[in-house]
Amino acid sequence: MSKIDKNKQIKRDSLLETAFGLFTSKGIHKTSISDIVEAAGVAKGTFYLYFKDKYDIRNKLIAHKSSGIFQRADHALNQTDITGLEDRVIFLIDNIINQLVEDKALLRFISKNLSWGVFKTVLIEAGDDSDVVFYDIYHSAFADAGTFENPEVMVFMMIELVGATCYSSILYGEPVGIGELKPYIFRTIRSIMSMHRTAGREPECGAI
Amino acid sequence: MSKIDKNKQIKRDSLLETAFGLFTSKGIHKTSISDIVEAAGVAKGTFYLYFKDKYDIRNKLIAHKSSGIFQRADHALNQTDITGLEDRVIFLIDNIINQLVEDKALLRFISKNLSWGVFKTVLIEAGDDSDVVFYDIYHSAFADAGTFENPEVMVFMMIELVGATCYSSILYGEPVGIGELKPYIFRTIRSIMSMHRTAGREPECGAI
Amino acid sequence: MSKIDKNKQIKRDSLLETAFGLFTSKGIHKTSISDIVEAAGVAKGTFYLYFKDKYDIRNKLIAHKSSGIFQRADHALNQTDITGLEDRVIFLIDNIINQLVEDKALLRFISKNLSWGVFKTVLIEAGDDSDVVFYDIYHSAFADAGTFENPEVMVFMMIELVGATCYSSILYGEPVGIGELKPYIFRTIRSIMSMHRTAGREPECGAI
Amino acid sequence: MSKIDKNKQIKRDSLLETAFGLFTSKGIHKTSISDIVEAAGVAKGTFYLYFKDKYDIRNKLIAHKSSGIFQRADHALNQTDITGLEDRVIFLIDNIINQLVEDKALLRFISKNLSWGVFKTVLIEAGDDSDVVFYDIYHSAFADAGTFENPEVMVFMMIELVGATCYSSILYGEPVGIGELKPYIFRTIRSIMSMHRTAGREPECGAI
DNA sequence: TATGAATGAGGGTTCATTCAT
DNA sequence: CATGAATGAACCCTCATTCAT
Repeated sequence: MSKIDKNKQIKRDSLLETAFGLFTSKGIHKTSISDIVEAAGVAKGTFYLYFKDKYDIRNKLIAHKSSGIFQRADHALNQTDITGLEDRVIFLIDNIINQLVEDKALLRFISKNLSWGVFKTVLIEAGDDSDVVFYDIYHSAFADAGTFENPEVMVFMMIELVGATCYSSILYGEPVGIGELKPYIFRTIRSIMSMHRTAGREPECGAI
Repeated sequence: MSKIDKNKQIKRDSLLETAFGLFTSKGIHKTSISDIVEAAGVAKGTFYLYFKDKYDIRNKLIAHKSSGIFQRADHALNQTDITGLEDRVIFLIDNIINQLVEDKALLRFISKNLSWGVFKTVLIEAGDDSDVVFYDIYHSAFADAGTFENPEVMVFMMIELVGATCYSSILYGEPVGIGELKPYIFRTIRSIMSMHRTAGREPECGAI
Repeated sequence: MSKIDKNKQIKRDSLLETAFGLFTSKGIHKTSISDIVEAAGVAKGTFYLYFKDKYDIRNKLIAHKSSGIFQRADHALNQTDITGLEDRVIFLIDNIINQLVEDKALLRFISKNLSWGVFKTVLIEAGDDSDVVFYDIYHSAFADAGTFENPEVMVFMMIELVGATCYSSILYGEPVGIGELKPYIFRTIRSIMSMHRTAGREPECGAI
Repeated sequence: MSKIDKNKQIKRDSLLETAFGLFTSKGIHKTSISDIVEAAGVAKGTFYLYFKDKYDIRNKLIAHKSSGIFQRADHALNQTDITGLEDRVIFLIDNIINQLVEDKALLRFISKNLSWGVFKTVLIEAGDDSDVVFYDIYHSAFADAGTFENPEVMVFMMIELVGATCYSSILYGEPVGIGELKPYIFRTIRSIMSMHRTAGREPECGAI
C-alpha cells in the first residue's frame, strides 16, 4: 500500500516536473502530451490517470510553483527581524524578484500569470493542500488591521506592477536591467502604500 | 492596375478584420486558418498570399489596433488646450482606458500585449506604415526635453502599470471596477512622474 | 467454502445485471468494461475472472434474459386450461409480446436477437444451466407429434415474424401500435400453422 | 471544373465501395476509418471531405444499396407481362430474394436493416436523389387503390417476414435452405394479402 | 481471489500547407 | 492572382488487457 502510493507520487511528480521543463523550454502550446509522457518515461495512458488534460497539469503547476515562491519569501522574512510593515513588504518583493532572477524559466512560466486572478485564487483564497502561507501574511498585515483604506486594491496594484515590470526587465533587460529598475519599483511600491494609509498626511505626493 | 490593387487591399483588410473578430470571440488558439478564410469568404490558398501564418496576421493586428488606440487618444488630446505635461499624460491614459472600456474585445486581444515589447516596437521605434503618432509625442515630451531623469523607464512603468491593472479591472471587475480604480491609477502615475523629475525635491516620498 | 462460492455468485450476478443496465441504456458499443466494473463496484481485473470479454457477457445475458421470457410465458400458460394447440401457441406469443411491451429495454436488448440463431441455441438445444423449459414444450407439442409437416420451419417463421414486427411496433409505434398490430400477427400465425397441418384440408387459404 | 468534379465523384465512389467491401467482410465495428482510406488509397483527411464519420458513410451505403435492389426488381418486373397484383408482389419478392442469394455480402450488410425503418425512409418517403422507383409501385398498387384495408401494415408485415426469414436461411441454411423455404414464404405472403383484401370473405382463416 | 496501476496500440479527428487548375 | 481538393503528420484520448501486489 505504502509502496504503491509512493510509486504513484513519484509518477505524478515526475510528470509534473517533466511538464514544467517542457512548458518552460518549448512553450505550452508547442508541448504535446506525447512529449510529456515520452520525456517522463511513462505510457500515454498513464498521464490520464493523474491529470485531466494539458491545462489541468498547467494549472496545478502554476499553483504549486507560485505557492513555492511565496513560501520561500515568507520563510526568509521570518529569519530577519524587520518590523515595519512597509519594510517587510519591500523585503518580500525583493526576495521574490531575486528568486525570479535566479529561475528565469519559472518567471517565464508563471510570467504574467502572477496576476490578480491567479494570486487571489491560489494564495489568498487558500489552495487545496497546505499552500496557505500568504493567506496569513495578507490577513494579519493588510486585511484585518485597519491600517489601509483599501487593502485589496493596494495589494492588487503592487502585484500587477511588480509582475508586469519584472517580466520585461529580467527576461529581456528592457528597458533596463532589473538592478537598475529595482529602486524605481520600490519607490513606487512605497508610494502606493503611502497613498493608502488611512490617516493619509501626504497630499503633496500624488493628488490627481 | 489601381483597381486590382484596390481589390487586393480589400481582401487583405477583410482577412484582417475577420481574423480579429474570430480571435477576440474564440481565442487565437481555437481559431484555425480554415475558420478565417471561410468567414472571410476567400479560398484557403489566398490566405497565404497575404500572410505567412496565423501568428503573422496576429502580430499585424496587434500593431494596427494598438496604433489606432494611441492615434485616437492623441487626436482627442489635440482638441483640448491642456498644457501641463503631467495633465496631458493623465488625459491620454484616461482616454485610452475609456476606449478599452468601450471595446472589451479589443482589450482582451491586445490584453497584456499592450506591454513594453509591443509598445516599443510598434510605437516608439515607428511602424512600417504611418503609425508614427506616438513617436512624436514621446520624443518631444519625454525624451528630448531634459525634464525627466530616465524617461524610458518612466514610460515603461506607466505603461505596464496601466496595462496590467486595467485588464483585470475592466474585464472582471476584480478587485474593483475601473471607475473605482482610476483615481488610484492616476495618483500612482503622478507619483511615478514626480519621482522622475530631474530636480526631484521629494526624497521623503519613497526612499528605499 | 459455501460462503465464498456465494460471494462469487453475487459478484457474477452483480456484473451481469450492471452490464445489462448499461447495455440497455447506453448501448453495447458505448459501454466499456471500465463502465461495467465501476458501476458494479468491483476491480477491473475481477471482470476477467468471470467473463472473457464484453461479448461473452452479452451472450450470456441474451441467453439468460430470453430464457426468462419463455419460462414466464410457459408458467402463465400452465395456469390456464387452454387445450387446443393453436390456442396455446397464441397464448404464449401474446404473453411474450406483453412482457416485451412492459420491458422495452429488454426488447431493445434482445431486439432482433430473438431470432432463430439465438432461439435454437439457447432454447431448443438446451442451455448450459437449467433453462430447458422451452425444449419440453417444443418437442412434446411440435416435433414429436406428427401433427405438423415441418415443425422446425413453422416455428422458425413464427419466431421471425413476431420478433421482427414487434420490434418496430412496440418501440416506435411504426407503422401502427402493438395493440392494432396484434390481430394481424395472430391471424398470420394461425395461417402459418394451418398451412403446416399434415392432413392439410385448407388449400383455399394460401396456395402459391 | 468538369474534370475536377469527375475526380471528386471517383474519390467518393471509391470510398463508398471500399467501405462496403470492408463493412461486409470485417463488420462495421471492426472497420476503422484508417482501414477504409488505406484500402481506398487516399489520405485520411480526404475521408472527412466527403463523409461526416463512419455512420454517415454507412447510412449512405444502406440507402444506395437497398435502392438498387428494388430498382433491379422493378425493372425485371416490367420486362414481364404479369398482371395480377398478388402475382406481381410475389415476383418482386422472388427477384429480391434471388438477388440476395447471389450477393450474400449485400444481404449481410443490409441484413436486418431491410426493415421497416429503413424501408420507409429510403424507399417510400423517397430518397434525395432519384431512388424513387418503389414509391411509384407502392402508391399505385397498394396505397391509392382501395384494394386493401390497411396497406401500410400489410407491406410492413411482408417486408419484416421476408427480411427476417431470408437472413438466417440464405446465410446459414437454418433451419432450411432458401429453396425449401421459399414456398412457405410465398404462401404466407399470399395469406397476408388475402387477409387484407377489403371484401374479405375469409373469417375461417385466422380469427384469434 | 481480488485488486487497480500501468500499459500502448489504435481510435477518430483536425488543420497548416501545397499545388494543379 | 485565386482557388480548394488533397494531403498526412500530429493531435488528444480511450480502453481492453496484463500482472505485481
